[in-house]
Amino acid sequence: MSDSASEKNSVLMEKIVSLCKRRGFIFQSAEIYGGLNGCWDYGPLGAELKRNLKDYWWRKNVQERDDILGMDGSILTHQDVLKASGHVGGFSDPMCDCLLSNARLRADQIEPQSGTVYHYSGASHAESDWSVEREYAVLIGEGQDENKARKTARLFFSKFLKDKQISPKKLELAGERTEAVEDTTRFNPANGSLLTEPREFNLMFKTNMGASSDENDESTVAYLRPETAQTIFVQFKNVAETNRVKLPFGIAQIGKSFRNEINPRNYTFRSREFEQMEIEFFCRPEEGLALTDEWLERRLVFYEEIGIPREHLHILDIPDGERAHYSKKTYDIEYEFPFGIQELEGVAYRGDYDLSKHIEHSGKPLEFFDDETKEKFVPHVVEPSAGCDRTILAVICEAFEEETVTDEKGKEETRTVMHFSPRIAPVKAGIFPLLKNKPELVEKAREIQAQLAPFMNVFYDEAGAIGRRYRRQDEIGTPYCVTVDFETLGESGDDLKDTVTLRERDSMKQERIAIADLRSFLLDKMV
RNA sequence: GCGGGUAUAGCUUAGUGGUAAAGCCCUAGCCUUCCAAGCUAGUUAUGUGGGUUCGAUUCCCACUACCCGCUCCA
Repeated sequence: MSDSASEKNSVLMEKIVSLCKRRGFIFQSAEIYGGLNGCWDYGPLGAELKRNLKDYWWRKNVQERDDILGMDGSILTHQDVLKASGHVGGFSDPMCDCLLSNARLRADQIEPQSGTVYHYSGASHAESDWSVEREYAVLIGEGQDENKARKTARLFFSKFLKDKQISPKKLELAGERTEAVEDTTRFNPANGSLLTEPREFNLMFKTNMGASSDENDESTVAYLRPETAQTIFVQFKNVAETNRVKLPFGIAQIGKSFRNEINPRNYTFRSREFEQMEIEFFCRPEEGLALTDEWLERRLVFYEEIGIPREHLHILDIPDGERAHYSKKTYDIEYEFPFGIQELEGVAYRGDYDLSKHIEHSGKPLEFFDDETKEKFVPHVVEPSAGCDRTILAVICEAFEEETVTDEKGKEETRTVMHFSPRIAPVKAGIFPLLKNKPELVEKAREIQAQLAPFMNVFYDEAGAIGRRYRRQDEIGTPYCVTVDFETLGESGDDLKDTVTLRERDSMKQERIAIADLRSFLLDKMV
């Protein structure tokens, strides 16, 4: 991406963020107290939008299918569940920082090195009467010049100089001693500098349960779930046994998960609290790979249905070696955000890894008995796991447009439009009387509002000129506006009596429609 | 976590070591027969905490948050 394109995209992102705040889609969490890093709140319109997305996903994946069942698991999670899944031991990265360059490295990914370690206890500068005492060390590989160690050490100690004019070369090193080491991972392979002690960053939020809980009592430890998936695996047996299921079948869940991200970024994209929409689709081992491809295709259709065209999505077929060790196939579905191409959803074939782990740790039989073949086995699972908040952000980015329109007088102006699909638009229709000081118009408009309100979210507005009201709805992505005018009242004859102006958002075209047909017309657009 | 930047009203921006300005938005009223019209009135801001100072929104320090680049993303 060129600098100018990158700048343009960050301006675009700022406009989107600003609109989201101005119109009440998304607010910063605890804003009046300075904000909470990596947390966001949905305002009135954002809450509607998100609810519509979740409802549509649930309807398509649970209610319209007879082979997927829903559930809603607890967020607080038994520590043994996450020990079994590997999250307690493995859901953390030991990190260390280079003392010289401040580069951050994964401690477990450093190649072991051998050579001579040059230790130092400090440095001084005689002319300015300056000195520092601090342990430091540099690793010199075999055959390398030992003066490189001194040069690196001077560079390190020079970071503590107040007077930046003093050259590192003028520093006097103290306490040099050497030591031969083998296979150490304590030094930065790039420059030989000593690293900080590895620190664990477990990405899970840990808490203690019970009224008399004691922080140090290991038995009271519980976690906020880092993914919704584990609650599904843990309830696999209960769901399967209470529902007369046949393979393949799925269990779906929408819910909050929590990860203590080191570095939340990009608006709501990487948040510490986020919502997932996940399906664990259980199948016979031989069906797994084909079902993974099927799910990928089905999920792409879903994104198209909520207004994200396929050409703005990227499918990443995660190659061997980069997938989780238990996965035989993983696709990432990515979207072209203004800040870069980023993942919305992963479709992963996880084999029998999760159920097997829970069988092993709980000692409970979670095998599936197939009545037809009389076989007993651990089902394999395909997991389409979508980020709800990420999808909302993608939908918002995709919908946003600043359109240049020319009015009758030839004057150009900017129309801000959110092109939300009617399926997920927060407001389905604006209901307006043409003029607010004509009681007959107001009364009729209120009647229409009352007729539609039980079926969909509509918004009544009588303030300001009609054009302004249309534009206000454009900006929040309302697909249709209904205007009660004098024809509605029968002033232009009986033909137009009880019809209204229906104005479509994207084309700004107007047509007349009978009040009696409004409800079915609008509902049809939302299926 | 590192480096750089930013923080004034709901939004976008002025400005100042001594009463903080404007446009848009919003609210109320008047007016208005289809795409942000007009008139009148009105609400709302210097992120938080310290320091320097008679006095700080302005200068300094710390913190918090956001943005950009690294890093990370099981």
